[in-house]
Amino acid sequence: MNKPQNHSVTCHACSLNVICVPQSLTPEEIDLVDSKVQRGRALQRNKHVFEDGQKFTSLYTVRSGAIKAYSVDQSGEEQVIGFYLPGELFGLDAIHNDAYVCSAKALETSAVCELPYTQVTELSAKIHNLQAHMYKTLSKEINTDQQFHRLLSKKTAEERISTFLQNLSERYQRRKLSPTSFRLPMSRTDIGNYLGLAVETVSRVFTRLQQNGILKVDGKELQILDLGKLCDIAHSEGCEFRS
Amino acid sequence: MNKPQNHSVTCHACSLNVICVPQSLTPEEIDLVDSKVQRGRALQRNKHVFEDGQKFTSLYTVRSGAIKAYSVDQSGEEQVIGFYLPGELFGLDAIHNDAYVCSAKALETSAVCELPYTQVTELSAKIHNLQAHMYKTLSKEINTDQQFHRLLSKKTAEERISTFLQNLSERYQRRKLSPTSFRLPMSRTDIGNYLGLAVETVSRVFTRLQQNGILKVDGKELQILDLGKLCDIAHSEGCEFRS
DNA sequence: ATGACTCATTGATCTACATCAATGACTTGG
DNA sequence: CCAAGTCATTGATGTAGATCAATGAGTCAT
Repeated sequence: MNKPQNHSVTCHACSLNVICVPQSLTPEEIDLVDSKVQRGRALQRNKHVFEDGQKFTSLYTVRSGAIKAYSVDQSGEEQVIGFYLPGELFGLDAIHNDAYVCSAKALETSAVCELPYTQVTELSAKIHNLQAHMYKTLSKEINTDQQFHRLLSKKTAEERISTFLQNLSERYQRRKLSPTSFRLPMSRTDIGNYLGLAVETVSRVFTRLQQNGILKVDGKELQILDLGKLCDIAHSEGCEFRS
Repeated sequence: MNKPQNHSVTCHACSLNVICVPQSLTPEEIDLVDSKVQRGRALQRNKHVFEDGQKFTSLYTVRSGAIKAYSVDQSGEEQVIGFYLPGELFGLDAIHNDAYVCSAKALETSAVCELPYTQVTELSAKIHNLQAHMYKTLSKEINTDQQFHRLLSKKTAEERISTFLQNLSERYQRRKLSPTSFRLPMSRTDIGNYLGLAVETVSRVFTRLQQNGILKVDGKELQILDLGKLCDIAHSEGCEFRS
């Protein structure tokens, strides 16, 4: 639908290569993968990378911006499945199927790299490092989902939101961005939906964390003033607020 | 620790081969895999297949019985991650790590087959069907976890338990066992923990579903009297109880 | 068999968060 | 640049399910 635009940035030159797929590969292996990547598909806000039910063809990595994955059940209720930031791979949940099992849309102007899945399987049979990377990435995703299971089944609203923010902070840090000052690409509604909370609860927890001097929130602009405390709450270690 | 006991049942002869790993392989490919499988490690109730933190070496499939995966956080709180029945593969969440990230114990007398992970990677580079099977299995697990995300974040106690029982029913059916009459291998506490509910709630929902003529419960022995209604509740389609 | 478990059930009460409602701020497209 | 959205915040009220408590049933080692 969009023809691939060549921004003439190879994986070699890409600033994300230390956290994206190439992290596990040798320079020669990167060349092989590189030649199969459809690069730089640009997306306006709210445009879809793929939609639920569409034929599964490719995995994607985020080049810039932010992507939201979600699905809609029979009663029309949306469930936010996850958020993807630059360097992160998504579409993995569709591999077992002929069609995508969720939709992925841009939360802001974004660009994604497309990896045709047939190329992934062919290359990964040849390139041991790529197969190992794929297995690890898939496994890591399972592990993350399982930790999320605990979050949803045991944690309070305050703990969930703290965990969420701590996680975002870590992901920004991996990209050499400030871990304590960033812009939330998603709405409060999306956050609430993702964390199994009502929007109002998200709002209230934000103001409470602000009152306690842990955050500074201005719309989508966020500053973490006390990351230590935030982590304390996130892990719900007795939660005694000892500084 | 346990020396592999040869029950002289190869994958070829195993009654589970239609739902286990071999389902995707040709007879010759099965031979290759078969030669690497440590078979028939037997386990008493409450014995561990592996424990959290132990060095990761192998994936496992259930041969007989039932396995519970769980982890324990710093505060000692247990989180049940999943239940595995004969033919199902587990340990996948540890692939990305050097050590297992959760513990797996037998809920009743069980036996498991062990697949050393180095063999899995080596063979799957050679056997295209095996690689495809692994990718699909990992992807399917991610997808299942995401559906679970919706269960925990949106569904009521009644919906959660109905979904859980419907899912068990399907898994028994795949093994050619009765989908409407089976024994629950896990305790009410485990069910509650897994579904993010208190034990008492599980108990109450069971009796309510029984009063509505949907279930017949006698301890761990379960009969589903009205699978249609159970599925209706599980999917929470307006929940109008139209028969 | 018998005491000491753990497990399941049922009832009474409490609470964290949802829901309902209203308002102001921000965004956007015509 | 203005009208019509959407989004965020705050307050008031309601409720599903947690927690507390008590009892009986099943299991097991001796």
